[in-house]
Amino acid sequence: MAYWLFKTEPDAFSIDDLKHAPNQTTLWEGVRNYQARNFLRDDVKEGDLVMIYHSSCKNVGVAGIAKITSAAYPDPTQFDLNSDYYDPKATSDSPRWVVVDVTYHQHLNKLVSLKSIKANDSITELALKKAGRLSVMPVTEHDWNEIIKMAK
DNA sequence: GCCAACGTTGGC
DNA sequence: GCCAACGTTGGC
Repeated sequence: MAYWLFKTEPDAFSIDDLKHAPNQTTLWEGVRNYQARNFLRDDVKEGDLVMIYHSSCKNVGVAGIAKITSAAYPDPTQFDLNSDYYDPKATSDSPRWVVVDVTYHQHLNKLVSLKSIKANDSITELALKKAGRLSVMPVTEHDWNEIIKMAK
């Protein structure tokens, strides 16, 4: 089982929205970055755990945990003319973008802020620390456990 | 709202 | 394939 971190803007979709979604599950749609897409397509597997990270908001940081409940399949929004995520270059024969299903697991007791993650010298691998705009990134077991510890 | 970092596009 | 211009992300 692997660990991941997914970014989301809570004004658009938050950990609370996930908790209250039908079956507490959603398609993680709208990833339009190739590096992030490749992780989703090739490496994210059913049963993996995901930290839900809130970006571009008042309290930036890791807010909760979710579980992957399906491996990648084509993102339906790439074919939807009415969607912001519509991609004219994507066809059903050769879809470009994928989604995975994500199911709510739990909120952290408290939000682990980006600031505190940056200040924690034992977290060394996390891509978040090196300023990336990556919206899907792997988390090592060590860094995962460290962030869980910080939420206590 | 600003702006730095970085990804994408397109001309050559 | 290079690289300048441009667009987007995301912290502050």
